[in-house]
Amino acid sequence: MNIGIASDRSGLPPKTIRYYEDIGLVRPDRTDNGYRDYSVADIHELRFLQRARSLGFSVDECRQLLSLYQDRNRESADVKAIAEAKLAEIDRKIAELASLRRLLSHLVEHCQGDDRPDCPIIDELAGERMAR
Amino acid sequence: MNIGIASDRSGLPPKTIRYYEDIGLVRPDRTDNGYRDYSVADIHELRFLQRARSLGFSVDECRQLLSLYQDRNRESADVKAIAEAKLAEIDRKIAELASLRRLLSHLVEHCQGDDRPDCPIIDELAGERMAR
DNA sequence: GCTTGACCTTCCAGCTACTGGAACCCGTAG
DNA sequence: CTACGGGTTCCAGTAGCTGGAAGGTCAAGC
Repeated sequence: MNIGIASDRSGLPPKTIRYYEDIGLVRPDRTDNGYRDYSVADIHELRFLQRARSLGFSVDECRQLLSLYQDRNRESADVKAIAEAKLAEIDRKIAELASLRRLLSHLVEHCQGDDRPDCPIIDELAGERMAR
Repeated sequence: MNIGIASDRSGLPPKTIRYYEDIGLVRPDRTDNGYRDYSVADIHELRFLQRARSLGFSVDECRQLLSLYQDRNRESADVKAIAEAKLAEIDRKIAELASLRRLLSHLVEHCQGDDRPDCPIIDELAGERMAR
């Protein structure tokens, strides 16, 4: 299968698929004319990568997950550990964004948003505490 | 003031301060020996940038906010618009992470995490729907 | 046989926002 | 005089692609 088909079936752009090959994730055969030739197993791996990436795993985590995927003797505990670490990371990010959100929405609420220059958002950024 | 002092007072690493100069955000004077020489106003701008960045504004948004900060005739509506756009973006990110979290925690809950190879997380990534 | 167009190839550059490191200069204290 | 803690520039690297240029391949249509 050519890369275009692999792209259609995996949901990854051709550029990304070539990139994944560059960094050693998926290594397809080559036909005589030099075109990449994807097997059904390759497509499965590409789909696997697509799903793992969209679940927020880094490329390096995907590399680990992929090798666990290929390992018939893997221990599910290994997979679970990676997923749990990622879960904790997601929680951290959500908490950070939520606190950001609180701060920013507080500022926005107190800004008139009119044609005058007075602006509590700028004041806060400038370091002048908001009068409440 | 030398860059080290500017760094202490703004909370930004020297490297970052030089970078901000490279991209045209803060332009300090130079002393005879070629050292950067920061005025009190420069420090205020650096602090402003530090706060805006930590609130999640991109460098480009910071550039806009900074020029509004410097503009005595700004309209607070302009600032509010930028802040509201950022707020909407934060909301989008939170929603995305929350949905990711749901999916991933569902998978983690169903994984035994033992020494056997069966793993619903891998199965899901491989595209086999979870039996529930 | 020739052209057109859609495909494929490689390689180089750019994106965000820094960060690390090398090689070198400046100023002061011992 | 030398050491040391500043400062300077410039180059390269990080993550994960993405865009674009220059060129090879293949099937269809005339």
